[in-house]
Amino acid sequence: MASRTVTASPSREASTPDSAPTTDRRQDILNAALACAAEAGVESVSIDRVRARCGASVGSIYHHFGSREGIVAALFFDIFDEQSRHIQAQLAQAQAPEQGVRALVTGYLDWVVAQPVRARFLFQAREVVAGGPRAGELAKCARERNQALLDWFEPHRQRGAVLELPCELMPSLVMGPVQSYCRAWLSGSSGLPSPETYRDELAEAAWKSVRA
Amino acid sequence: MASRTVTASPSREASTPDSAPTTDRRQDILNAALACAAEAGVESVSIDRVRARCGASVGSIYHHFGSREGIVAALFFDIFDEQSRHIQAQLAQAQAPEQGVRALVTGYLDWVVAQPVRARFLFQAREVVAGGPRAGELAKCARERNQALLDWFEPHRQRGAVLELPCELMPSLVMGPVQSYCRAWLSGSSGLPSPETYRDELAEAAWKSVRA
Amino acid sequence: MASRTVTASPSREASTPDSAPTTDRRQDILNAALACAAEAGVESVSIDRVRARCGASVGSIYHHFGSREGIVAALFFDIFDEQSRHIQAQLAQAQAPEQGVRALVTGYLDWVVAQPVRARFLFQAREVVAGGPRAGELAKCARERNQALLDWFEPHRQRGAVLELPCELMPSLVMGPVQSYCRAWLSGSSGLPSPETYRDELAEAAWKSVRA
Amino acid sequence: MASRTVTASPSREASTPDSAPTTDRRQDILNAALACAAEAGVESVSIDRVRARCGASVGSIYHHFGSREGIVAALFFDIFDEQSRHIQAQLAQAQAPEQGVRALVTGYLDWVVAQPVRARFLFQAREVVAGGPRAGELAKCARERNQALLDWFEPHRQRGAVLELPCELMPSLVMGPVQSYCRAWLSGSSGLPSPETYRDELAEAAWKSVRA
DNA sequence: AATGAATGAGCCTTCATTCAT
DNA sequence: GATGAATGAAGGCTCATTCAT
Repeated sequence: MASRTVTASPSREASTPDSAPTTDRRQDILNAALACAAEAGVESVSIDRVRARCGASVGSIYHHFGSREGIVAALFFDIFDEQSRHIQAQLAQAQAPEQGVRALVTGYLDWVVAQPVRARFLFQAREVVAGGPRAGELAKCARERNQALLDWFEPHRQRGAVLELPCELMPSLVMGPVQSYCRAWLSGSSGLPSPETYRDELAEAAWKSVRA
Repeated sequence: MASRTVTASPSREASTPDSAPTTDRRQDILNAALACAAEAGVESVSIDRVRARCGASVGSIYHHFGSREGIVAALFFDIFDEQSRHIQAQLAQAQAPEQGVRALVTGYLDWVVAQPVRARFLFQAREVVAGGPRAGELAKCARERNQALLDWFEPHRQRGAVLELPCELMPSLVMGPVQSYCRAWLSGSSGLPSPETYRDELAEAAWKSVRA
Repeated sequence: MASRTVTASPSREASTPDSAPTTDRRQDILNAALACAAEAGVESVSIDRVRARCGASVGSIYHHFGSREGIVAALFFDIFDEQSRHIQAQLAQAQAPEQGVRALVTGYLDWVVAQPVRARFLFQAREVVAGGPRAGELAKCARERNQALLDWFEPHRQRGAVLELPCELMPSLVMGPVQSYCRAWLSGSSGLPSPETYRDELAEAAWKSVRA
Repeated sequence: MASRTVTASPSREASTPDSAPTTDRRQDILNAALACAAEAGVESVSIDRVRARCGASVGSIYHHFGSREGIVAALFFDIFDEQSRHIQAQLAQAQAPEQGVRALVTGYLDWVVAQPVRARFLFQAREVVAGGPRAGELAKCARERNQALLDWFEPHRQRGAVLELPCELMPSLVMGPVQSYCRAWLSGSSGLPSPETYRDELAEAAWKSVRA
C-alpha cells in the first residue's frame, strides 16, 4: 500500500523557481527521512539510515537539522503546513455552512488519499514532535488551524445555521470521523476500502452532527 | 474481572488482600512497564528501565515475557480487554438504538477519564503491537469488538431505526468524535477540558450522525 | 620512563585470597584503562580502546562501571586509597615530628618512584574526577587524608615542637615541594633526575618550613 | 604589556577605547576559548563551542589559529608570558635573597588571586600544550623562567646567603607550596580560603626551606 | 523461578578539518 | 579576511537478548 513516490514538498519547489539544480541537501535529507518512516515507522528514522539513503554525511545532517528529532520535526511541520493549506484552500471556496463542513471533510480526505505516505507520517510523528523541544510550536500551529476553522463558521453560527457548540468540540465533531477512518485505512492492517469510497457518507455525517 | 487489572497506582496491592501474596512478579513487571510508558512513551519501555523500576532481574523478565515486545503486548491486551469489557457492559444495558450509541460513547469516555494512564498507553502501544508478532491477534480482537457493536445494532438497523450505513463506517462515525477528543485531551498539551465536560454533546453528535 | 607493569591494585588481591582464577572482568577493565592512560593520557581512556585492550565487550564495561567516567573514577579511588595507605603506614612508624614530616615526604616520594604509572594517573585523573558525579566522594577522601596527617601532628604542635600553622596550610607546606617535583618528573618532558636523587633534600626542606 | 591581554570579563573592550575598533576577531576567539575553558575545562574548548560563543565562523577561526590546538596554545602562551612578566617584575624590585623569595611567592600568589580564571587555565592547559606540537616551545619557556630565577639567586648563593641546593630543586622548593595551595584553591571544591589569607606564611615557609 | 554477567549491534552526537565562494 | 556547507572518524551510551548458575 502507499506506493506514492516520496518527493519534496511541492510548496518548496514553488518558492525557489529561479535557477540552479535545486538539489538541496536539506531536501534530500527530508525525503530520505520520509522514505524511512514510510518503510518502517518514525522510530526507524535514524541518522545512519537517512545517511545511507540520501548520501549525505552525518555532519551534513547535523549541520542542517541539529538532531535526529530536528529532522522529524522539520518534516512534520513541512507536511502539516502543506495539509493545512490544502484544507484551507478547499474551505475558502465554500459559501454555505454545509459546504464548509463538506469542504473540510473531503478536503482532508482527498489530501490523505493523494498523499498517503505523508498522511501516515503526520499521524506517526505528531506524538514525537509533541514530546520534543518544538512542542510549543506544534501547539501553536494546531491552534491556528482550529481557529481558522472556527472563524469561518462564526458568522454562520451567529445566524443560527450551525449548532452553538463549544469551540473546543468543533474539530473533533467535524474531523473526528474522517480522521478515525483515514487513520485505520492508513494503518494498512484493517483491510478497509479507500476513504474515497465513503466520501459522501463521511461528509454527510459530519454535517449532521453540527447542523442546527 | 477484578483480578489481573494492571494499575499504575501502587494502591492496588492493598485493595486485593484476599489470598496469598498476589504480588506477582509478572504483575510487578507489567506495572513497571506501564509506569515507564506513562512517563516517557512506549518506546521508553526497555528491559533495563523496567528492571530498575520493579527490581526484577533481566532473566526473570525474559522468563515471564520472552521479549521486550512481549511485555508491551501483554500489557496492551490486558488493557484492551478491560476497556472492551467496560464498553460492552454499558452497551448491554441499553435498549433503544439511541441508548446504544450513547452507551458506547459515554462508556468509552468514562473509562478514559477513569483510566487516563491506561487509555494513553492503548493509543501509544497499538501501533507497536500492530507491527509485531501478535498483529494478527490484535486484528482479531479489534474485529470482534466491532462485530459486537454491529451485532447489537443489526436488529435496529433492519427496523430502520438507524441509517443503513456500510458496517466499515460505523465505528468511525460512532466512536470517531469521542476518540478524537479523548486523544487530544490525553496528549496533555492541548489544554482541553476533561471529556466529561462534553459528555452529552459527544454522545448527541454521534447519535445524530447515524440515526435514520 | 615508567616501565612499570600495569597490574591490579595489590590490596584487591589480598582481600579475595580464597580460590578461583580471580580473573575478574572488572579488574581486567581497570588494568586496560590504566594502560591507556599511561600511553596517551586520561582523555584517551575510551570505551573502545579499553575494550580493544582487555577483550571485554562494551556491554560488560557498562555493566561494571556505568559510564566512561565510572572507569576513571573507580581506578582513581583504587589508586588514591592505595597511596594513602602507603603513606599512612610510613607515618605510623614515626615518633618525633621531624620523623613524621620525613615519613610523609619520603613515603610519598618512594611510592611515586615505585608506581610512576599510577602516580601519573592520579595527577591526571584528579581533575576529571573532581568535575564528575563523584566529586563529593573525592573531597571526602582528600579531607580524611589531610585530617589523618593533622591528627598525627596535633600532640607535637601542642607541645610546641611544630609551628602553629593553620591546618589548611599544612598539606601544602609539607607535601607541596615533593609533589611539585614529582609532578614535573612524571611529566617526562622536564628531563629531571629521579626524585630519589633528592630524597633527603626534599624531606629536609619540608621539615624546615614547619618546625618550630 | 596592557595590549593583548585576554580577559574573561567583557569589560575589557570598554577599557581600551584608544584607537580604532580593537575588537580583533583574533582576540574575540581567544576570549571565547578562555570562557569555554573556565566553564567546563580545556577539553571543552572546541571549534564549535568557540564559534557559538564569539560569533566567528569556522573558517575564520582556522584562518587565525590553524587548528583547535592552535587556539589553546596561543592562549596558553599569552597567559604564561603575562604571568612570567608579572613575577619577574616583582623579583626585579627585590634586593636581599629573602626579599627575592618572598617576591616570587607573593608575586605568583597575587597574580593568581587577581586572575583566577587565567591561572586555572594555565594549570589545565599545560598538559595539553606539553603533548602537542608546541611542546618544545613550552619547555623552552619554562626553562627560561627557571633560569631567570636561578640567575637572580646565583650571586646570593655564592655568598652563602642561600643553601647550595641543586638548581633542579629550587623551583619546587620555592614555588611548590604556594602552587600547591593555589591549585587546590582554584579547584574550588576544597573550600579553602583565598591564598591572600596565608600570603605571609607561604612566603615565610618558602624562605625557610632555602635559606642558608 | 530467578539471577546477573556478558555480548555486540546500533544509535545519537561531537569533533576537527577542508574547501568553494 | 570571512563564511558556512560538507565530510567522516570517533566517542559514549542503550538495547534486546543469551546463558551458566
